[in-house]
Order: sequence, then structure tokens, then C-alpha cells
Amino acid sequence: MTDTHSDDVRPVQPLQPEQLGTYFALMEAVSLLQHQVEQQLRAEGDISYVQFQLLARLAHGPGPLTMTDLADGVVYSRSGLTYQAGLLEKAGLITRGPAPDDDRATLVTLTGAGRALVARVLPGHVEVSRRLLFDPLTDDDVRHLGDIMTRVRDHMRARPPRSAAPRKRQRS
Amino acid sequence: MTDTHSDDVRPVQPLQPEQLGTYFALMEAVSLLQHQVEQQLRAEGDISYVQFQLLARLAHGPGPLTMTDLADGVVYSRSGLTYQAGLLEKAGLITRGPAPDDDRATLVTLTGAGRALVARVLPGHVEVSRRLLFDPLTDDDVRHLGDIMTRVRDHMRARPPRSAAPRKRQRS
DNA sequence: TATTGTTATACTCTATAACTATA
DNA sequence: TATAGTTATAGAGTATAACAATA
Repeated sequence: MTDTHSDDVRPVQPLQPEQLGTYFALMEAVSLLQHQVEQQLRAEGDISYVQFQLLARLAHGPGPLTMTDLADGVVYSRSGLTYQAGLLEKAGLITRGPAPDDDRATLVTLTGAGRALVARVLPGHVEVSRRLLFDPLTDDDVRHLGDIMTRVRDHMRARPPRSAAPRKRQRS
Repeated sequence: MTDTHSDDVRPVQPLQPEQLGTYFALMEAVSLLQHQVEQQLRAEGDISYVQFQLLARLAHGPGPLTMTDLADGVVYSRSGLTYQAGLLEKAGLITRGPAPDDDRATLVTLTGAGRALVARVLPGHVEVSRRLLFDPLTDDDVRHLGDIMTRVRDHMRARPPRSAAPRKRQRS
């Protein structure tokens, strides 16, 4: 009954207790952090964390994004993004327009108000994360944590093909 | 001894770019992980992650918990917990009964079915976290991550008085 | 045929406030 | 008065499927 997986170099090791503890600590800490962050964003900008992510992604990048590119990793269904984009557009934070090179696509552009909102909310956002996340950490901790989570994120993003893509039955 | 740094003696430092990158990498990685984990729990046990947390907390501990203790850090409003407990009880996974030492409290007990469900779902859960979170990490990474997140979690849990306690601010 | 995006709809979940009962 | 829990209800958010238009 030894289920030795051959697709992995490691020995069987179903996950050491230490790993399970690490996993739960990670999930709980981030859950608490998320909750506080949501409070701050709602209080100071009247937006959700998802909406902040979408705006921040637009503010950080060089220009407009298509709906699909914008959704990537933030919203996990097409309709979910359309819903959020509708709210943001109604609030005057983004605009949606046609894409020159692909008539199917919609280009999402950050408005001045949208950019201003990000700028207005970011300091408090940063302050919350500093107080709750970084305060108990040394500089070395932060470096290591950044390195670890970047690797994990890239690892996860590499696995599924596309976030908003529906599961399609296609024989390769 | 939770704070390695002195209280607020730091210079202003609005948060270095490296910290901001670390923060976003953390949030995005955990968001992706959460989504995959929810899929697994829904598929194999037809429960949400919140419900899994409540069951796991009961399964891990030595006995029944009061509603408030059960909610701590998982659900952030009393009614939210009552709602989830109602679902779990209706599904036969927990029972609710009176508490001997405090007639206001409700003791939540895991049923056999509840314990069995946790046992049935845990392997797949562990497998997902192993594949998505631990695969790209070395043993040293895991150790450091566990240490970091434990410290962060304890730091955050120390701040608010009680999770399910409503914010009572007496305004005249 | 596949992909991009929207709409309609049903559903889950959360939070606020009012309420009861006990400490 | 404060705390533990429930209820009612409203609102936000998500996912599925059907749809139209374009590649």
C-alpha cells in the first residue's frame, strides 16, 4: 500500500506536521490581514479589495488592459469581472472602450478619478500592511518572505492556463 | 516578546518598494491558493473553506467549543457564525447544545459524520497545499515561512480584543 | 470553432440591528 | 450593564449558462 508517486523526486512524505502548521498559520494570518485591509479600503475609499486590485493593476501598468488581462488572477469568472467593471465604471473610476486590434475585446482605462482614488487610498493601505504584517518582521524576514511568495505565486500562475478561461473539453 | 522591534521608534519610512512587492506577492499567492483549496473542498466534501476551518478546529481540539471560541479568527460577525453553524448542523456535521457552566453559551460538538468528513477531505486538502504551496519551497523555506507567519498571526491576534465582538462605541 | 465579453439568474455569504436570555 | 447567541433582512459578490459578436 505504499503509494510512491513517481512524478515527484521527493520521498512519499504526505506533508509533515510542520508543513501543515505552516499552511494554517499562513492562511489564518492572511485572512486576518485581508479583513483589516478590507476595512481600511471600505472606510477610506468605499471600495472592496477586489476593486482595489483592479484599479491598482491599471494604475501600475503602462496603459489600458483588456477585460481578460485585467481579470487575470483577481477574478475567477468572466461575469464576475463584468460585474466589478460595471461598478467601477458607474463610479467613474474606469472607462471601457473598444480595442483597436481586436474587435471582440474591451479596453479598460483608468480615469483621473480612478488614479486619484488609488493615490488617496494607498497610504492607508500601506500603513495597515506595515502595522499588521511588517512590524513583527526583520528586514531579513521580509526579504525571505518576498522571495518565497514570489516563487510560490509564479509557480501557481504557471499551472493553470488562464484564469478566466472556462474549462473546455478539448482533446489534445 | 512578540515584537522584535521597538514599538514605533522607526523613522517614517512609508514602506519600501520591496515591502510593497512582498505584500502583493503574498496576497496574490494566497488568493490563488485559497481559490484552488475551495475547489477541492467543494468537490470532495461539498463544504466551503470557512466551514472546513470550523470543522477542523473542532476536530483538532480536545472537545466542544462555544460559538464565540469557535468563531475566533474565522468568522467576523456573530450572525455569520450562527448562519454557518446552522448549515453545518443541518448537514449533520455538528450539534449544538447548552453549556453547563454558562447558560448563555452554546457548546458546539463535532458529530461522527463531521469528524469523518474532515478525515475524508483532509488528504486532498493537504495534497493541494503541497502541490501549490510547498513544491517550489525548500525545507528551509518552509521552516522560515512557518516561523514568520506564526509570528505575524500572533501579532495580529494580539491586537483586536475579540473577533466576534461588535464594535461598541457609545455615541451620545 | 474558439474566444471575448455581457446578461440573466440563482445562490452563497456577510453584516447590521433588533431581540431574548443570562452573567 | 455587558455578554452569548439567534433572527430578520438587506446588500455584496460569485458562478453558471445562454447569448451575441468577432477571430
